[in-house]
Amino acid sequence: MTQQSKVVTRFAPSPTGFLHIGGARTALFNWLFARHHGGTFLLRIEDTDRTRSTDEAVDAILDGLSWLGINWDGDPISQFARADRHREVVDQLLAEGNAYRCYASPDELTQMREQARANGQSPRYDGRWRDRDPSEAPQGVAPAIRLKAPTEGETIVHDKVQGDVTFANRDLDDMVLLRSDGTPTYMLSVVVDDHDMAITHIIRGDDHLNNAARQIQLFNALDWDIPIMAHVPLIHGSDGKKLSKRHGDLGAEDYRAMGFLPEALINYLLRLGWSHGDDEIISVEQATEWFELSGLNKGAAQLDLAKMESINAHYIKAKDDADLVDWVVANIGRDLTDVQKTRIEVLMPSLKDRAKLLPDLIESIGFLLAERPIEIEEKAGKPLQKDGARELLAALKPRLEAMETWEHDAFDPVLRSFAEEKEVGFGKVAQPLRAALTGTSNAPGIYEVLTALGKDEVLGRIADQLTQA
RNA sequence: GGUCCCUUCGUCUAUCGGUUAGGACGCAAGGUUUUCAACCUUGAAAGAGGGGUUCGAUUCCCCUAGGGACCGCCA
Repeated sequence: MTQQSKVVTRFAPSPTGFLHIGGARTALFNWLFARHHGGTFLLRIEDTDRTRSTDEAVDAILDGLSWLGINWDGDPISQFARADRHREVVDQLLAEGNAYRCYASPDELTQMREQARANGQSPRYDGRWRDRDPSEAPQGVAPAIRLKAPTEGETIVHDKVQGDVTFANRDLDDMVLLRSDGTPTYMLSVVVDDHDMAITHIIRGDDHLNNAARQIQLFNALDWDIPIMAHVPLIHGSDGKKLSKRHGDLGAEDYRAMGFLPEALINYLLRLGWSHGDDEIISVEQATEWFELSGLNKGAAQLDLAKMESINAHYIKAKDDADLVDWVVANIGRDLTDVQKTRIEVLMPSLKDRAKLLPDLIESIGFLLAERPIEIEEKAGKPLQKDGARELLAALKPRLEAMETWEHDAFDPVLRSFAEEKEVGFGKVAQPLRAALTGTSNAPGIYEVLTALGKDEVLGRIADQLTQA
């Protein structure tokens, strides 16, 4: 590539499913790198496998990226739509003698592989049609086109993450460029597209590291500039093994459904395999400013849900109350009255303080929406069973009733003086009150509860407990 | 089987030859407290093993072990 050319990166998923967590991270790195350098981030849908590619998958991937805030430049490019261009390149290769027709049958090929394996060699095509005269071609057999790759010397992948990785050319066989039905293979398409799209930096999973060598051979055969490559280690599951469904290999949509905020997922994914000193909480703005390939790690990283949740908790705390209230209203699964919505708003500052995942928000307002008389959980109701607890509540009720301003800061003096007067600890008053009002052991502070429920509801819930005694 | 890659606390990581090997999550203890949390303090916790190179190795090299990727007319 030219020294001064603008950075162009790409994310190239095959649309056979959702946006995997690993794909999301690859996309993130490409996006961040392009943005950092003021370059362009392109999307290419590798849909050449017609039987496995679906429009639904394309939508799922695009939606996933959008949700994460990873925006691409221009329209996504369909690789399949470029098949003619790919074939054109093969014609050129053929004309220049850098590719040849191979008439080996599938049976022949499998036999060849088995043979090589039995001999303790790498299963590879032996190049039997490489130098044969075209006149020897069997009748009525459509040939595949293979690259006439160098057989001697070595191919070096100058990788920004892995360093220089050397492959002996004799270990690399002549790959198929065009299938016998005339369709281009992935190896061909990637190289042609990356060149045509003027990609300057290829950042992808290191499962492609081996492919990189072959692709470089193709770039060389075409006399094209080789993009700078960075092969990022794959993510491993929480069990240390290859990423699996059971251990975290979910789609962006799944994490969204679990209650993760996109900014939290981005932050987590960024730190998984990349670092900037001791920084843990990193905004997208900072990430864009800081992202360099040199910060990438060489080893594979394991997914850790607990850490992911902890980061999510951080971002929930940082989120606007109004946004969170909107989320609750949209996801609670029932219609809310205006009064209820107001109460949720009042409570939100303390609710978000203790939430790890978005649904925690809903769980912790159960008491708020409960109908009188509310159900008291056994464990949470204990303070009410204690001697004198109900009497205290009964005595407290008129004090609350007499309050003129019903707001957060007004409760403390009332409750404190009441406790002092009765010569009991503050807890003796607050605990049964909490039990009567919430019926659960997982609820915000007592002042928040009082404020959120409102005077009438509070007095009513206290009354319910008194009559039950 | 062949080729290639990787290896610091349980996990994510810092360190770019000289550090009491640091931070974060999680864990434990304590504090705060009206519950659960949150929050604060403290603690336990690591250089896979073996050889070199060097005055000095977590850091550089080699071997071993363990993990992983790829080996299709899939992508």
